[in-house]
Amino acid sequence: MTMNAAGGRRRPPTIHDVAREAGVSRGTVSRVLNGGHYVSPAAQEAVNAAIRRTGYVVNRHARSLITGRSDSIGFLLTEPQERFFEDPNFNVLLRGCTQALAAHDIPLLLMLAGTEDERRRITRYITAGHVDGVLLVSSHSGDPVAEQLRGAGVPLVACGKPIGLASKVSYVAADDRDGARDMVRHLLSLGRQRVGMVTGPLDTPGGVERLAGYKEVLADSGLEFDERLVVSGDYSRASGEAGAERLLGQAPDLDAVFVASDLMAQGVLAALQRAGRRVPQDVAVGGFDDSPAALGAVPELTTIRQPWDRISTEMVRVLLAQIGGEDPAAVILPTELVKREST
Amino acid sequence: MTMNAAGGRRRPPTIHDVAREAGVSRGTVSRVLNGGHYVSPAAQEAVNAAIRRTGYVVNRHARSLITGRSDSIGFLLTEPQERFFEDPNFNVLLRGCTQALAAHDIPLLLMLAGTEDERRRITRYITAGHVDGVLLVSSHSGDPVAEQLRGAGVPLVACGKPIGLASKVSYVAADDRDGARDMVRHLLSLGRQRVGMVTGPLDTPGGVERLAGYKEVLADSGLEFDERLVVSGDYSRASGEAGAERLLGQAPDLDAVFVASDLMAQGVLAALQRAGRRVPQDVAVGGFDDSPAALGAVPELTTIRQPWDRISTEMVRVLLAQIGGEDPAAVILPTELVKREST
DNA sequence: TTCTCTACTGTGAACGCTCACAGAAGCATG
DNA sequence: CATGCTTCTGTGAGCGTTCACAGTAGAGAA
Repeated sequence: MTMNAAGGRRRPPTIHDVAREAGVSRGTVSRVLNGGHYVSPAAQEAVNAAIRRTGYVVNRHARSLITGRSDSIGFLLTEPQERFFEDPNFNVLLRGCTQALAAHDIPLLLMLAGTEDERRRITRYITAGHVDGVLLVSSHSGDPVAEQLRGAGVPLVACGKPIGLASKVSYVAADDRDGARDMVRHLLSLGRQRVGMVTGPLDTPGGVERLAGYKEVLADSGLEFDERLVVSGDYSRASGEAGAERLLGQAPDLDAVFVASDLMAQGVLAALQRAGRRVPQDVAVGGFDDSPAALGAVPELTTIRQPWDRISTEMVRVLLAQIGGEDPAAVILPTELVKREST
Repeated sequence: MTMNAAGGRRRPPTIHDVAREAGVSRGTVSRVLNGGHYVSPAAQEAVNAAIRRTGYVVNRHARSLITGRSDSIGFLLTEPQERFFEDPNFNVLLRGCTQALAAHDIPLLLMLAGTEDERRRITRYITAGHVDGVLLVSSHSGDPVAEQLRGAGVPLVACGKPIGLASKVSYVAADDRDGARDMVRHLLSLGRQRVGMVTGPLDTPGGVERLAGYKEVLADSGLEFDERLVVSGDYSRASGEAGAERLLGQAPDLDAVFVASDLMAQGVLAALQRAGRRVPQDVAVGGFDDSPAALGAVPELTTIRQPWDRISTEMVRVLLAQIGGEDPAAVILPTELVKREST
């Protein structure tokens, strides 16, 4: 490390300087920088030493100019901002993705499309080729953005299965149906007879699948499906609270509730408590996600863990593969039942 | 808009194509692109039409290569990941900053430095000149990152006053002390006599200032400062809960609590409720931040609003000014008392 | 007329990198 | 010895911009 890093804002060393310092040509330095194939060990060594001595860092713009890649990817969230503010799942995912990308030395551009205007602006930005690919988080199906980007040939990986899309879109998702089954089986195993459910929005795959899992287990257990036991929410805490109130009105005899997200489950807990029902003694409550919200709840929520770390690393892996020319792929990851105080 | 945008992945039009299409030179197109000074109205028009017809978008890498600017900025969060997961304030700020930057067509790179390793990696990335400036969020003082970046000459704006820094660092902050004063005055105006406080960490400016405001108002009102009425937390919900428990033990006669953050206030509410104290009848609770957590609380929190929109737009404004060569600046914004159910 | 000044325009030269190609060296094979 | 193959290296070109500079044209002043 020489002075120029700490000192004033001198012109940073270029590949040229490194080449001169190492006594080789630009080409050789470039080869070392890009994997080191077809480079003799001696040259390899000399270049690395020169890089260390000069404090050289590659100029990404010059590289991008010629490769045509930007070596950066976008994290696109097309949800209303209230959801982004409320749901810590986004933060977990965001953190996971930045970390996974950091391992490849790829920066993450945050793109929040809360309004129609922003959506347009961002779509233009992406299709202009300013990012190599996009990690998409958008729970609702029929989201035009995925279709649009796919149509423009932009590599894309969605978090959760995007439904109703013409073109093939990669996605990584937890096994929603299986997770739901686990939770409902767990509630039944506690001896509960009247298990209610607050579903997610039914135009999202998560909403549909988790409800399907609930129904399956009821059927398998020989229990009649009672539609008074099912209400639907929109993943927000407030909708969980409202849902629980409706549920208590329609089916006051319920002794358990499976809630399709931890955030809604927080709302359910609040409503139950206000109605004088003790959790878990009177009513057992199971959530879904294992988001930070599950631990923040009182009592702590029993929930279905979505493997967020693996989801984010897989999203990044699939996206990079696709940028590398591979075909779109779907990855389904297993969930896990986490027992806590609420059941 | 011609076919090439919708169709396959053709080579995108360059400034050259636009120039030919408009019947002018590259230089003229470039001038139009960069503000349009010294360009005749006719040429201006022709170029704009050509841009529209060809669907041209500037190649940012080519531009950056020559200007030396990256035209992107980093949003750096040096907090442990638990805090990022728990506190929606970060999301609000993040959203505000992306929006403010979008107005300048500048992308935001998200940098989460939870660990020491990441911190090093990110610092290297930034000092390598890959971003033009940094929006820093780091509550704790003595954070070495600010000093390091400042030393490397990187334009920097902190959210909240960074204390104990040798070099001058720009910052934007709410008027913590004044906000605290407002809240305590409000509590006293309700007739409360024994007002407790859960402070933030006392090595953060927010922690110190809000406590100072509390003390000031007590003194002004002729009330004795009672150290049993004050405990400190770390802004987390759990620390609020623990703080309230300690407070109830030390000073069971308290009839109000001023809590230095909404998240901690949520914890305080939970602890009070468990102890059988009604809010606001028995104990009034005031928060700070007006984060989304304030509305999620039961009962809804009376709090001091930090003007997050203005904070983020000011941070961006000050940062861009600094990139443009201006000196570091400090901006203090007024807070506002928001009355809700908890007082 | 001639000169100067202003408003505008075109042109070459970078910026720092990668890529394709050409060539050199070493070694085995015919 | 020539030939081919593999491994390694250097070189020129070019990626798409902006910038500095050298113009040109027209208006006004001397």
